[in-house]
Amino acid sequence: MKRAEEGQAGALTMQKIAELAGVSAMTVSRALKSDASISPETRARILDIVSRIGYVPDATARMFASRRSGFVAALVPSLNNSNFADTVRGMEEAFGPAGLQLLLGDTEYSLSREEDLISALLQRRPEAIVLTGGVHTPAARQMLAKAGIPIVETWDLPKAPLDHVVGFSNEAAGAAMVHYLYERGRRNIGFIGGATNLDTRGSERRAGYARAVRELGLSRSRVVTFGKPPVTMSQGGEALDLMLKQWPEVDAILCVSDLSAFGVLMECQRRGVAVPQRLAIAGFGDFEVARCCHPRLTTIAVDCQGIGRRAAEIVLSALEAKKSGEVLPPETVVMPFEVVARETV
Amino acid sequence: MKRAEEGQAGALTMQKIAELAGVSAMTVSRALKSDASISPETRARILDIVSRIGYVPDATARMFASRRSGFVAALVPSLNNSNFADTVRGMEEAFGPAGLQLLLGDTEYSLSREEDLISALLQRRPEAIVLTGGVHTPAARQMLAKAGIPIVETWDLPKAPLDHVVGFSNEAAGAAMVHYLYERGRRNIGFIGGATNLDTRGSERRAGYARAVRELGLSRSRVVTFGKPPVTMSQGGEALDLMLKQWPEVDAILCVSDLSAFGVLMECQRRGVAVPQRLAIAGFGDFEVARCCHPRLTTIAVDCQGIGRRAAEIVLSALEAKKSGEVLPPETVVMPFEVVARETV
DNA sequence: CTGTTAGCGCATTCAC
DNA sequence: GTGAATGCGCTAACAG
Repeated sequence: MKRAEEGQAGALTMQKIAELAGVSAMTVSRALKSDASISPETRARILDIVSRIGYVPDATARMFASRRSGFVAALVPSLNNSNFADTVRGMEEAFGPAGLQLLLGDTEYSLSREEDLISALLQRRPEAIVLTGGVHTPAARQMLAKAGIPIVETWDLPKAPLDHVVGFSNEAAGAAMVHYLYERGRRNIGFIGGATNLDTRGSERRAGYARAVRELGLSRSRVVTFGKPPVTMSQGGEALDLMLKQWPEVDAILCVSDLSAFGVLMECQRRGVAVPQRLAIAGFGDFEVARCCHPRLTTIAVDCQGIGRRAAEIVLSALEAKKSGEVLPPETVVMPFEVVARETV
Repeated sequence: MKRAEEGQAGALTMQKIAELAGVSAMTVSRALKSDASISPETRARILDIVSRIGYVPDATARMFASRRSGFVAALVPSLNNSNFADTVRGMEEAFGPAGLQLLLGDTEYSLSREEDLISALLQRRPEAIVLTGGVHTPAARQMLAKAGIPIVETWDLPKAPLDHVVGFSNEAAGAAMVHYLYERGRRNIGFIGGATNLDTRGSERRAGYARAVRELGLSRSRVVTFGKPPVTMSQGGEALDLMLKQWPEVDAILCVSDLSAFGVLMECQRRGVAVPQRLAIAGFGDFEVARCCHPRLTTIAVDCQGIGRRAAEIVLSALEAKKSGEVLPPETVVMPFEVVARETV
């Protein structure tokens, strides 16, 4: 009850506030909850003391006592990517008002790092977890299954979802862009992507490219793989060099991302390759650079923030269901994507 | 119908593991700590059980009992910004191995939102807090002072630092670029920045511009403020329009960020304004787009990741000092910046 | 090396 | 509307 502490914030507890206010600690606890039954006068008096002496309640103790962490874990391949950053923002906007704190992890496009992060984050007892993509290590899948919390996989449509899904078919998106290029008269279509399969969404876009090329009866597929994700602008430029050396006849290039597409475009300008006359370029993601560059980049737009928002909404309703002992049946939300016709095709 | 009781990792406690292993809970606790004194055989036996039944220790309980949260809070103006994302990565690389989890907050360039976030994050009892910039609300300063934890302000050199600082003078950087433009023969130099003072680092760059223009005896300053931060590429293009209308004689433009500089560059290409012959363009931040665009953008480079790494190192040594009851004296690390001469000047 | 005791600061549950 | 008792899962401190 008495402690030999100095005036640090850490030394302040509800008990001290209670003593100052002449009430019990329980009453202070109620004063700090918005929906507790307490007389307005008592609450006002307590809140006044709290703000005057700068008491900050201890969330660690709260979550320990209430067995609710108030955390949601979210894993993204890269924080430094406009698309995923938008998805994170979408989640934050939905979780913040609900009093949930996002615990962010950056997998750096590595499944083993994802596994490590899942293991570390699960120790924080998140109430739900949001993942990017539908491919995970067996160990990760097992941990997630044992965790017994709502899971949302995003940015993809996994064949065997762990639980909920908010995504779209990257394969279909890749194919759609090839069809668009074909409609615009292109017949020698190439693809530029990463050199590894770490970016599973990128690999699916490439698979969609390959399928569409087959379906359309185009003579051959021209794939340049270059650089390890996250793909950079400069890598696009270098990949263009390889592409033109190997398949000089190429008249359209589909890139795994707007970033590499932009790199291709800039390299074309340096070399004097006319875009789109001699070479059409298409990207993916509708990054700001795609809307702003000259000529403007044809690309595929996805509602990144919407993915985050929908994922958060599913988490919130799953958590709501859990309160009454129910389990929300796995839900899959298919987000639309759209070919955005601009000037590079 | 699966009910809450199964599949719950939370149902497992150290006590259960202890019973299975025929030891006390304390011994299990020691087996899970790397530096505890415990016989190798006992540890091996316990770890085997732990991994077989998939027990995940409860970090919430651990931090509650040990009075160490394992959290470091970090606030950035925007996650969707390569520069700050790099700083975050620098911190993560240093904190991860030290067993510290980063709690990220996005202030969206708003001081009041920063205040809210500080208040929310302080509830999690972070062991230290890393801020961006040196301007904070009075309430925020008070909370931080009361928190009694190491504080690092980054990306700036505050006049009245709260504690530690890892930054550079944005004012000097702005001035340095004006001097560079002057050396290259430009005399009608303009500045494009945000319309608000929310981006305090941007405001300082503008102040540096104004000072340099005065020092060099240039006739007038030409400042276009446009858009609210985070500044976008497109805003750069729109600002160029305003600039050329108001001061058609302008022969060089310094932009608050590479992003707006890129927007200016692209707009020049659309209008047929020759860069750098008719108009020189300089940015700030050395974003990837600056290195990759055509012509390549002259800019100011800062070691963003290094800022994060140094901030983390200071936090780690402050925490180390705290163990022995000491307080690390406030330290200010001045990071270098560099004018990167490229093709737009 | 291992066990025992005693909480950490709060919320839950029940009294009143 | 308010208070008292109780314990969440773990670790610090000490004992053996």
